[in-house]
Amino acid sequence: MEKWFSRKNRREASSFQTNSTAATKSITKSLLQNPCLINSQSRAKQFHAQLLKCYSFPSSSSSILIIYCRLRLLHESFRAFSTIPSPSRSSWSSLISCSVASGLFPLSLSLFHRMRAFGFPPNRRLLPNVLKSCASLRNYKFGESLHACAISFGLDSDLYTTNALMNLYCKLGGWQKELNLFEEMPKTSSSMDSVRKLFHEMTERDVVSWNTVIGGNVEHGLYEEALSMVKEMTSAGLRPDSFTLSTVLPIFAEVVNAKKGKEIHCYSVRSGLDIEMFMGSSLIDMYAKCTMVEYSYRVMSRLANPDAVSWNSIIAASVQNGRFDEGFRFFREMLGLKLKPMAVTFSCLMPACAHLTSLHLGKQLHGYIIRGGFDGNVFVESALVDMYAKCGNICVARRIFDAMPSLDMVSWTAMIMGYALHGPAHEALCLFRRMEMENGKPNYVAFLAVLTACSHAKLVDDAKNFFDSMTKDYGITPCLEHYAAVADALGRAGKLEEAYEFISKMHIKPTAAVWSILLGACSVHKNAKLAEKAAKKIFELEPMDPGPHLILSNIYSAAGKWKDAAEIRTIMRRKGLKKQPACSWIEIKNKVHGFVAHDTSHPCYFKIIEAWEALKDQIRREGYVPNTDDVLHDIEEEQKIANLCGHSERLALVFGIISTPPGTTIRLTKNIRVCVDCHTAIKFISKVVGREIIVRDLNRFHHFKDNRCSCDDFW
DNA sequence: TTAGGGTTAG
Repeated sequence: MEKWFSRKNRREASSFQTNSTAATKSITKSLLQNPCLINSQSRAKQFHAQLLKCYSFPSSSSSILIIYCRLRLLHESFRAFSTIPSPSRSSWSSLISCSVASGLFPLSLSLFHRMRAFGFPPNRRLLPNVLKSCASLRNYKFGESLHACAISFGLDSDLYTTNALMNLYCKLGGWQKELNLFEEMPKTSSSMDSVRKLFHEMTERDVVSWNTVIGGNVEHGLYEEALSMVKEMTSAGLRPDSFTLSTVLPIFAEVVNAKKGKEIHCYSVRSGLDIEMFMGSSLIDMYAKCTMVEYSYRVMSRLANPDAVSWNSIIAASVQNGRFDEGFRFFREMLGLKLKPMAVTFSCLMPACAHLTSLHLGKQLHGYIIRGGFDGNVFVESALVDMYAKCGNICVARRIFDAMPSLDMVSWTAMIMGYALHGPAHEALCLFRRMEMENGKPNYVAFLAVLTACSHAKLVDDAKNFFDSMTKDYGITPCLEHYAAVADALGRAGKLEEAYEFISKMHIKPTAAVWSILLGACSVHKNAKLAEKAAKKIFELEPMDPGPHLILSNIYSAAGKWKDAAEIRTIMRRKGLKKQPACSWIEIKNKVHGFVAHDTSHPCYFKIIEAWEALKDQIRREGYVPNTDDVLHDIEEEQKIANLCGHSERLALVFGIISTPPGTTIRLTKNIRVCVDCHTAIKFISKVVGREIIVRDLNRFHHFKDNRCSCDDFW
């Protein structure tokens, strides 16, 4: 019988379709010799029951243990293991491998200790597994002791063990780097030296050995070395596989080199590796990081069965490239395929809500997050903090931040930037100092956040101190944005000459955006002379931008220099420059309503005008005097402002007031800065309608309440 | 024994 099914049909045998005890015994005996035939949980359990019927259990328990371990049924494996009176090294080894495969790394290490206490030496099958646990747990000390153990048992020349040792050193190098928060690690860190030494001493190397060292180099930022190793590997007669390619593709994503990335893509097509799942998501990510998201979409469309990572990659690719609608479309498609979203899915998608200022969408995703139990994930929670802050709900952002079990640099920065945008600068500064104490070395984004807070609050001395500390204490070279924030602080504080000096002495060439900060400050502080100097620099760098032309023209008008203002307008006409339309939007009953300046297309336009007329009378009685300084050049527009409510933020605001119940907080967004007159008008409106009004503009949030604004000294 | 996707800014 045994010979019969071995020869004829092994699969049939594993279904136990016989009632004969003798036959059952025979089949069972053969299955014990071929445990790979039992390939499902139910089959394993069925077999286990047969085994108990036919044999005295202890003698066969090692075999069922192997079957359960192979199927990664940890609970059943432990039960089987506990019935073995004297487990062999092989039984220990199976259980340890099963724990590692199940991701229970601490358990695997404790089992290894217990096995060693019984006097069993490690073998070439076991050690790579234990080394993997060490790498995952970042247990450097134990990893080193395992290396010594490998040497003492003569396993240091074993290919699998050496590959695992190299992997351990590659991973632990990164961890040591994290520990040395205040010290810059040398480019070729000691961990990579150990890896190189091991690699060079190897008598036999396989593709895994090469891939491991290439991956280590990539992890340590040694991109040139990684790429030259790929060439060396080919010269040594080994063909790069999908592991090699998906290891090096992130290099081209990082350095934004789509040309080289495409070469890898072509190679993968020629080698038939492009259909591999890991390759697909690496390619999607590489193209997205190189801002070639259309290629990401093409790669995705060619994947036969995209897995969860592919979906997350394409969602991330869309959101990172500002394709928010596509991001949500892929998310819905993913849900439609009954694929469960993961923590990564939400941390990819949440920034779309923040960018769209869509509190409604953000809250919906927050609901998913809570139901899915992802609210303990630091990436997801940081994205939530950022979303609530960007959507105008700084209090909820803070509540989530305070409840976070662990904080990383990004969570601190998101919260600090939230305060920087909303106004309470002292909160931002306070958090930054707490972060320095609790989290260690701030990065350049964290400095940008705290400098933004200083600039909005005109804290010139603090801005200068943080700026100096960045280089002096943390060795971070300031970039354009840091300079811009300090220049902004000086400009807002009216220290225009100092701002000009500061920009002129920058160690990198100031861009038009930096000079525009000074021009904006000159406009506020009515300094036409310096404005001319700043505008000249801008016109050299970006001659076709209408914005600076308009600002300079307005500065001239305000100073009574009508001839100069007219000349600028003539230049604009000659260059064909037109004012970019301002746009504001507001979310009412889960629908976004957009308004451009002088927009008459909204179905409620006449209701809006009627309501504005009534409001205008009320705020005038409260003391509002229209200020049209910034539109003197445009008579037609001035008339519109006087007679209607031409500015987009006013249209959106009045629509919000007439569409929501009294007392409701109104949140709206504008694509450029709120104009001076609207800012004043909204303050009065907040009082007469008794509402809190939150306006997000290009630079920051404005909280209006009872005729006051959070940035009252802003202008 | 090796590989892919994530949050802050721009």
